[in-house]
Amino acid sequence: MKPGIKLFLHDADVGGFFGDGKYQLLLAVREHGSLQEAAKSLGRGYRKAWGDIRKAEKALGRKLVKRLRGGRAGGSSELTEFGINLLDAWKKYSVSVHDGIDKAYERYLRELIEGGNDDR
Amino acid sequence: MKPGIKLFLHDADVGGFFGDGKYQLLLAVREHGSLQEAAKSLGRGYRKAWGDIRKAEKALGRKLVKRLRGGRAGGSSELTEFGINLLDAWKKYSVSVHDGIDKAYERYLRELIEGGNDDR
DNA sequence: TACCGTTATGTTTAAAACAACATAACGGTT
DNA sequence: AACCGTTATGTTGTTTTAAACATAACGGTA
Repeated sequence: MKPGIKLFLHDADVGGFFGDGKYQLLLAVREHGSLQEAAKSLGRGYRKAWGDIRKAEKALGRKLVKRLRGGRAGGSSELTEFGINLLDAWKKYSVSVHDGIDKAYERYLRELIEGGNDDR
Repeated sequence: MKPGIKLFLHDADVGGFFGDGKYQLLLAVREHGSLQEAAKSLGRGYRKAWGDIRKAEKALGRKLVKRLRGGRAGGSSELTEFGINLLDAWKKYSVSVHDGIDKAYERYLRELIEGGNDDR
């Protein structure tokens, strides 16, 4: 029994478009230098990963990844400056929020949910 | 462009089982005295509402609603003491968390996302 | 110029979440 | 005992979401 949470950036038109999933994906892109490899390393399909990033970029109005195709290696992907900054900011944001969640759970819910045994 | 969030109680087996949706539903039950009316007032189907509450009760191991059937009115539903307490606690929890979310967004994301215009 | 691995998309299938329909059980009231 | 409106479930259909499949475009390199 734990407090769960889904954090994401949200837009009225497109709905949620950036959350922990995309964060992990961008991390993997930064590490592997290609979207193909990044998706594979996370056990996701390339098609979905590509679409997700595209959607996020569209909603943000800015590029997250510089993508090149062709060349010896076939192509590559690397984060834009904005992508890198977003990664860093999201991490701080996420940690801060999760910390707040845990404290609030402790303060308002834990005793009632885990402690009490009325209406059993 | 806004920070979105989905808050819920989570169990490894059953997944998320209590969130804002169920909170609203319990509020409506308290107000109307019947699950049928509660569901209708929220524009949801009775079937789903009933299943949701059942699922939450199972995961929590405690009853949220006292349900009676038969009788002149056909039956009725009212919150248990635990249900009432959960309603109250969840509200405080939710407010606290949302407040934290907004502050964290302001601190870590707002400027980057709404202000910056690089990689446009 | 042929090759290779990656990006870029459309399409098709499968799975999961949700809504809709249908019916039985119940039990005070009349 | 018949009635009524609500609880209690099973079942079926629909919509949404994610996975899988298939293929073209690209462009350095050999």
